[in-house]
Parts: sequence; structure tokens; C-alpha cells
Amino acid sequence: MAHLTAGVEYGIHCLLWLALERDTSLSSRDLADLQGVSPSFVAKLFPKLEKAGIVVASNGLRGGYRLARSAARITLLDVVDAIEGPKPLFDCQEIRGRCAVFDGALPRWATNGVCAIHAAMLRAEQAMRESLAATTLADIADTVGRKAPASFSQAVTAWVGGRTDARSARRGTRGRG
Amino acid sequence: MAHLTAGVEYGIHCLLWLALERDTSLSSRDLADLQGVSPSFVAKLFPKLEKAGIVVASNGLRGGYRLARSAARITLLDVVDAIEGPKPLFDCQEIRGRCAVFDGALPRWATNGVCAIHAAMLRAEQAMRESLAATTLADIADTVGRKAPASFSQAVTAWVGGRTDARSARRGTRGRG
DNA sequence: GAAACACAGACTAGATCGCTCCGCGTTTCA
DNA sequence: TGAAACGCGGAGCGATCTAGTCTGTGTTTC
Repeated sequence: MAHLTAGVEYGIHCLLWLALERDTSLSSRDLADLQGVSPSFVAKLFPKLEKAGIVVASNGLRGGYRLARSAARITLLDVVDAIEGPKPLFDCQEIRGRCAVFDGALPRWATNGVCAIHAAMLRAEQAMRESLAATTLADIADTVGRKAPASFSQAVTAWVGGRTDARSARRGTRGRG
Repeated sequence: MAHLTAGVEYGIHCLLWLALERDTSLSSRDLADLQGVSPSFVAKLFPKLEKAGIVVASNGLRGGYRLARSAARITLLDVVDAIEGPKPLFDCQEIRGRCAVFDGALPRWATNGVCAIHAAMLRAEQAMRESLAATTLADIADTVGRKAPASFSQAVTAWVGGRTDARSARRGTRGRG
């Protein structure tokens, strides 16, 4: 299992759709169906993004989520931290303090400061975090935008609109039937 | 669970002892007991380090492991790769290809090249790997060496020697008894 | 008042991790 | 010569985590 989980992947994909449709609130179910992933799983993701201040939620019928700020000001690190929570790359078990040579009388120098191995792992983690912080949702949206034809954005808007219409139609049918 | 597992931590700690005692073959049991960790678990680590060419093994009584090359030429990345194997930071599920708007007719542009999210994650992983590759076992040994008193190295050698003696004594006792 | 939302919590199947145990072949040495 | 200490491989086991489901509560719209 990878360190950066499927939740992060789904979250970023969803946020890209929100960046594309900034004028509309999209429900977690719409976002899931649009991408062919589990609606109930996506529904568990968004409260985390909301608590992190990445999206804002609106309740009730026609409710859903919007980006809380521009995509250029949301980094991948923001999303990873929101969904994964504090999840260190390396979990130091302070093995240096268990050395049998010390035989119970642990000298101060042995546990003074950060374990050198731990320190190296923290540097590696920091390098990873800085790389994630250097990429924003807007960067990724631009990359995708350069590949997609102009008609794609319209097709997405139409799909979202079609969903709302379909729901209204169902309501109307049942109301009349 | 952290991405870099306990196996990596144990492995690096063990290799540091091998770097300190380059003239002696140390068994996996000695290394484990010296550090107060599970002998059977450490024993599962070393065949991986041996296959990766980091240590050389010698069989039979008085056998054990030595570093295959100088500690200055063994990086943390070498050890991580040896023990973890290929373990990506992020596992791309190609969600971009599932978009409901495509409705089965997946356009070529949609899956052309590497997924932009995946690419960003690969950059982050690469940053982490470069950081790990920049630290050698000798770097860490130096850090520890500056903290430890001169007597420590001798104490370790004595501990290792004491182990061998104790085994001989046991053999002698049982042979005579 | 029903439907579609958000949100929280309990729950489950499956994978992985840390670790143990066993058996086999090799080497040493009394 | 045979027992003990090695390395090595595979089976297995409990704990934890992930991905995903389900149920229930409260809110808003129509």
C-alpha cells in the first residue's frame, strides 16, 4: 500500500472538477459518479477537506461543495495533509537507547538530540513535502487544460446540468404520477 | 503505518554496527541482541541486504555478515530499496480515464502521457529519493561517532568478543559435563 | 413532506506489517 | 563425527490500516 493513499488521489481529482466548475456547488455524489468512483467513499473525504478550509460546504437540496479559494492557492501538500492527517514517512523507535552494551545504565550522550537516522528521514520527508507544496491545483488544471479540447469544459458543464435536470424530472414525474 | 517500515530502521542500525566492526563477521542474532530487537525479524532482513550487494554473508559456525563495501559508499536509498523493494509513494489508478462525460468513448487526449497528478507525485518521490541518496552510512556513523566517547567502540568490541567466549564456554561445559 | 444534501459513526473485507516458527544445508570444532 | 551455530526460505499469525459500505441525524429546497 502506498504512503499517499487512494483518498488523496480521489480528493485531488474531485478538487480539479471543482476548479473547473467554480460557479456551481457540486455534491460528493455528482463528483463520484462523474469519475466512476465510490460515492460513499468520496463522501467521507469531503468533511476533511472542509475542516482544512480547502472547500466550503452548503447543506440541503442543491447543496454541495465549492473551492474555498482559488486553485492557484491550493497546493498538493494542503490536500495531502487534509486527507492523510499527520502521517510521518518514518516512525523512529529510538533503538539507539536499547543497546545491550549500556546494560541498563543509559549514558546521556546516547539519546542526546535527534537520532541521526531519524534526522536523515526527516530531511527526506521535508524534501517530499516541499515538492508537494510547489505544485498547485491550478498547475495541474493547466496541464490538463492544455490537453483537453475547448469543447470538453462545456461537455462537463452540460453533464452536471443534465444531472440536476434529471433529478427535477424524477421529482416532477413522481409528483404527477 | 509509515511508508519507511521498521525493517528499514532495523537494517540501518545493524549496518552501522557492521561499519563499526568491519574486521569481524557479526551474526544476525548478535546484531539483534546488541540492539534489543527481535532476532528472528532481523534474520529475515539480511538476505535482502545480501541480495542487494550491501553485505556479504559467510555460512556456518562463526559465520555472519560484513559490509560488502565501505560505509561511505552505501546510501540510505540503497538500504531502503534493498529492504522495501519497489514501493511507490503513490499508486495512480488512472481515474482520468473513467470520466462519465466520455461515456465509453475515451478520447486519446484524455490518457495521453502521464497523469498530471501522478507526475507531481513522482516528482515528490524523486525528491525524497534524492535526499535519501545524499546520506551515506558513513555520514550517520560520523554523527554518532562525534557524540560517543572513545571508550564506546572498545566496549562494543568487548561485548561482541564476550559473546563468542560465552558460546565457547557453553560448548566446553557441555562437552566436559 | 419528500428528496437531496452534509456529516458522523459503526462496521467489514482484504492487504500489509511485525514477528515467530520450522526445516534445510553449511561450517566449525571438541 | 556429530552437535552447535550459522544463513536461508517458506508458512503462518495477530494487529493494524485501507477502502469501502451502511445507517442515522440534521438541513435545505421545492
